[in-house]
Amino acid sequence: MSERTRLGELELCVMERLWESAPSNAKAMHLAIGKARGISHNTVQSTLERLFRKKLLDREKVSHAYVYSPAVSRDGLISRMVSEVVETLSNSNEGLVSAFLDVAGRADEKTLDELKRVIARYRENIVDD
Amino acid sequence: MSERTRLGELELCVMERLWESAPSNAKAMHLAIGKARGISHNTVQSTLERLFRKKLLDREKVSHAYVYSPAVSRDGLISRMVSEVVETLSNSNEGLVSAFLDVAGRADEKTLDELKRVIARYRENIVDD
DNA sequence: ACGAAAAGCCGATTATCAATCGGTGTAATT
DNA sequence: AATTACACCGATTGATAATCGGCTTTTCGT
Repeated sequence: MSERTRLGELELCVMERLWESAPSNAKAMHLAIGKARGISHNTVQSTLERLFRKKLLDREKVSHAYVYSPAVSRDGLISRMVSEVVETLSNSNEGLVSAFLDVAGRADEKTLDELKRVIARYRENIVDD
Repeated sequence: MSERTRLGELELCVMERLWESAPSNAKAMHLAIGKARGISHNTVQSTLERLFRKKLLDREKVSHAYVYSPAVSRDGLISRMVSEVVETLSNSNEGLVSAFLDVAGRADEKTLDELKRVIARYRENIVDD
């Protein structure tokens, strides 16, 4: 428990790319994001490896090359990391509510619209006023 | 922008203590949490210093000793860190809503109760169904 | 089947940051 | 003035991300 999910800048970039277009392999990832950064194939490779060890990526051997796919969705990762923050800093989940309001309070119109829908749906289940 | 707020284990412990009983100084903090850990006064001192540089603590010189107080509330810090996660992983704030639901879905009764209240309050402002 | 190319794997290096503490200088207290 | 209590500087250790070279292994074209 309480394993902190920490992501570096390149790791995050790799995840982003794979959420957009998975599956992919080291070569393609290097072409897509490594070339522009001037980093080697190997760097991309070991980043994929690290993400796999962290269980954020799945992989499958095709011929002798690994093909990677996200093991968690973007929203899943956000949820996980938000949970970790809340659980680390708050004994109960009290803090979540205030955090939510705070963040939501600065949200844009689009988010507020989405929020309305979510709250409406939520009401049907747990709010019985 | 995008300054990641990262807290180590001892740093978090110090924050917790100060949220419970502020203000305090290095000596008292060492007594309260350092002695039990077998760490030196200096270690506590530099942790306070680091937290001050991160603007998570305020301090004031009383005689020649600093007296520290939280510069952010617990909920404020949670909000900040949740925001950072969401902003880092999500272009818009879409992810927040799903993260919220996900975490809330695993919340205990007490949190759900609080949630009902919050949502009810929120509805008055932005939900117009 | 053989050699080149492609890819994984191992290890080394650098950078950042938290944790840790010693030593030194300065300021307060008696 | 001597003692004590700090703060401040710098050094070390440990963890983790980023980086890459080089060796090994697998595949594939001819």
